[in-house]
Amino acid sequence: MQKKNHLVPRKLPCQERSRVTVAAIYEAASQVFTRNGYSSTTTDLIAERAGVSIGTLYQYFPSKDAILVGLWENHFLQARALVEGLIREIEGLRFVDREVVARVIRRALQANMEDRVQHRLFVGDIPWPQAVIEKELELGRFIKSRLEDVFRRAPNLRVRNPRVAAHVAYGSVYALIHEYILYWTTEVGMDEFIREVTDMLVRYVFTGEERVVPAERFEAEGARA
Amino acid sequence: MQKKNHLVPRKLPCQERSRVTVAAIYEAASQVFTRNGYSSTTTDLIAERAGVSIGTLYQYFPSKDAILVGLWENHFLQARALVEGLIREIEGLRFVDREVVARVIRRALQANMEDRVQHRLFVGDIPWPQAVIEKELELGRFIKSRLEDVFRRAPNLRVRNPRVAAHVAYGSVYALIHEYILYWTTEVGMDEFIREVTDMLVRYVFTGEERVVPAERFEAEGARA
Amino acid sequence: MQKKNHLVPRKLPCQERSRVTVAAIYEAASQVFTRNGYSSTTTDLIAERAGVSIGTLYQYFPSKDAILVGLWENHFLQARALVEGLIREIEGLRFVDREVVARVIRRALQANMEDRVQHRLFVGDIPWPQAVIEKELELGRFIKSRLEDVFRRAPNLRVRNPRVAAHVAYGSVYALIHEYILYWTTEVGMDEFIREVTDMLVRYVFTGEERVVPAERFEAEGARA
Amino acid sequence: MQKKNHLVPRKLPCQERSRVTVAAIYEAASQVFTRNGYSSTTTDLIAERAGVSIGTLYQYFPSKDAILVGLWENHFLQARALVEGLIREIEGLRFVDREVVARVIRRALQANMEDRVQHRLFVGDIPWPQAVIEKELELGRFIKSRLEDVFRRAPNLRVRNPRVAAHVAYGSVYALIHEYILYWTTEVGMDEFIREVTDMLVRYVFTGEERVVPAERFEAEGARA
DNA sequence: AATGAATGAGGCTTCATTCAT
DNA sequence: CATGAATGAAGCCTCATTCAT
Repeated sequence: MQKKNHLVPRKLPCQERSRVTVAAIYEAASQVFTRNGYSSTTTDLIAERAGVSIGTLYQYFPSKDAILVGLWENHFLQARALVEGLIREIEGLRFVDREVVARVIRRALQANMEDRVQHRLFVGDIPWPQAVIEKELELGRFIKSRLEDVFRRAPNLRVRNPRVAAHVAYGSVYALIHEYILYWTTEVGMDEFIREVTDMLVRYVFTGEERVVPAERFEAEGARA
Repeated sequence: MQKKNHLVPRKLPCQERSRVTVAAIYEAASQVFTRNGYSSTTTDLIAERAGVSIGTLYQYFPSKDAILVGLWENHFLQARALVEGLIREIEGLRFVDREVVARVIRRALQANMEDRVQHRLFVGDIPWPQAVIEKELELGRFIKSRLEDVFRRAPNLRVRNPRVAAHVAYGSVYALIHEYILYWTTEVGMDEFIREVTDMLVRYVFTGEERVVPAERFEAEGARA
Repeated sequence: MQKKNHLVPRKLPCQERSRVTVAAIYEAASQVFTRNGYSSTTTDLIAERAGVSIGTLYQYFPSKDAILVGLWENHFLQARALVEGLIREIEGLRFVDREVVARVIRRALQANMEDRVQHRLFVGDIPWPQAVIEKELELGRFIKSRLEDVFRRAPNLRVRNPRVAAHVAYGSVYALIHEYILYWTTEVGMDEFIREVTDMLVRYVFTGEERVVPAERFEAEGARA
Repeated sequence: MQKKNHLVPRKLPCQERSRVTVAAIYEAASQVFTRNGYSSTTTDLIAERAGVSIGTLYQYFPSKDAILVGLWENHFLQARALVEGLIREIEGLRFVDREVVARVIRRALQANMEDRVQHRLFVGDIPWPQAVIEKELELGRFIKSRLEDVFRRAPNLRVRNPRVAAHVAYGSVYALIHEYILYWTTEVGMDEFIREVTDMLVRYVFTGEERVVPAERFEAEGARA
């Protein structure tokens, strides 16, 4: 077993100096985790890269896992913020067309490239703490359920089964973005990539008009008509 | 580095008894690797699960890595056989239509479900031996280049850039199949899943007619018309 | 083969505490190596004898071999210092007579008794790192070539072949000293031992006068005569 | 602890075939022991070299040590036979002079070269079974006591202390022979080597006449004189 | 707070030996 | 008798973590 609180950062850095230290540790950790994988990374190496002693590292993090969890927490917060921002934005629109889809994909891609550190990390054989897995799955479920809503309520889509389509749409885009960042960056231009993914997605879900009207607005406008 | 022959099986089992032993080790290894991930799996655990002593395990495998490589070799051979079979089959057809695509996806899905053991395994942060990485990438490249050929030569497709489209098409289907096997099996029926993926792919690459005529035949038939 | 730096001490102790630790490890190692031989000595045993944990041992030495090499390095340095001291001393003399020979043997004996630890150690079937072997041979060659010089240039010696005689003289004295220290200490008094070895050596190389005049001085004095 | 009879060959080979097998094992063992040292030699390797299975090896030898002991036993028997032969021969002589000494040294050298295999083996860090050590020491003591006798009873020698002189004489010759065989063979011719060693020994123990008359004869002849 | 020396459980691997065939 | 598969104790070494300074 593990002691309690083995996964949350040990103390909040309240002085300026400490905050710098913690940041350095996170930075170092994400570098070496990314380069070597989680299990091949030693805490000594992280400390060294961060320019602090191993003792100092353990003042802020109660375990190696805690560093990973902290890193992941950041990732999760950012990801959720992004998703929520995008959703809010879309809901403000009159309709969703090709351009909107392309924009969303571009935003997701950019966000993921910014902390490209996370990619190798949140994939793989690390025996994650269950709590982390739960949250990760929850994020996915959240996004997929929002997608499903859209698919279900927009009348001019041609998906057969909104739930499955949400899985498929989210799953492919998610995977393609990661693949792109990890392996294709040098071979394929970003604009080209986005255009193709957009093509795929749009052709998959849109009817010929290539435009989606969300349910509420559809009803509102339909009533008017 | 490592002594030579640290990755190839140490001795070929020549008695019947030992062939059983080796099989048991592979079976046990794929189970525990799958469940715990590579680095959290100990050789002791593999041996125990296989019902043999640790010494016996090391009579056939010179290292923990070698077991993984052996497992991977199987996977690679099967995967390549599958791909080559499918390609040969397709090349024998007069044209590729929705049904053909669906059939191919189903075959790939089934093949991957049969050794579902491989999934968690061949993804992740394991520091793979370089040779293995190369072969894995090669397999991917092989498949993608075949796809690209199809995209490039079939005139009635609407992909903008055959190379990118090959990446995108292969990448999504590959990822979706793995996601499905790992996470969605209980939620989503197989037929439904295949139908959706087929929809996505067909709408992505086909023109309205939803049928692809390979270049050679197209020319041949086109000439007749 | 082996990773680089598998033979050199891993980190230099920079606190006082750790210098003590390293010394304790060396001391313990030389005791148990001496008592049990190299291959029968476990690193656990060394650590226990040194009163430190196995982890501590490996903070300073990257491998079992490295401990041995470190021990040997000390031995080598001391031995060379001794030899060079003796040579310098002899070269300052007007001539070499029985007393000088006896004194040299006594000094060599004493030096070897001080770190008697080394005796069992630097004999035997340990598969030494090649570098170590080279240096050990080099030390021997160095001493023998100095001896050969003396034999060759001193005119009033009666050795037939200076090179062979150097081998023989050095070889016997070296072996006798080790034998004495290892096995005869309790049976044979030190003075008696030295007297006999001196007898042997002197009678072997000196003419009746039992005195050797080095070439330069001989010529110088001979010229005067 | 060890089971009883862990050191003696398990069964006497009574059939012709078995005798061949045992001989092959001894031959293989002495080769690999010599090349790699005792502790780096595995029983598997011995068996392989001998062309038999490991199971067969253990039918004739109850342990790895037992092989070594068996090998050593041969060595011991040969050595003692040699010594006794030489002694008997010397005792038949009227006196011992330079030629006799040279002849003895040559015989010892040749005998040791014949099974040069033994050299690396019977030196070193092997944790020998106590019984073996005892017998080895006994052989040395036996030879030395015979030498001491000679030194004590021959009146025309000039050794100060016969016991110490026996140690010194035997110790140097023994060591020189081994050194020669192991390291000097290519550099120094055998005849030259023998001449020098003889020089050393003769000058050490003989008076000017370079001839020793054994006590009995001395008395006998002295009485006559 | 920071440092880095110390800890020790536990992982991978070897190899002498046994035993079923 | 021969074979070689199986055994498991024990060795070397790593690395997450603690603690004295």
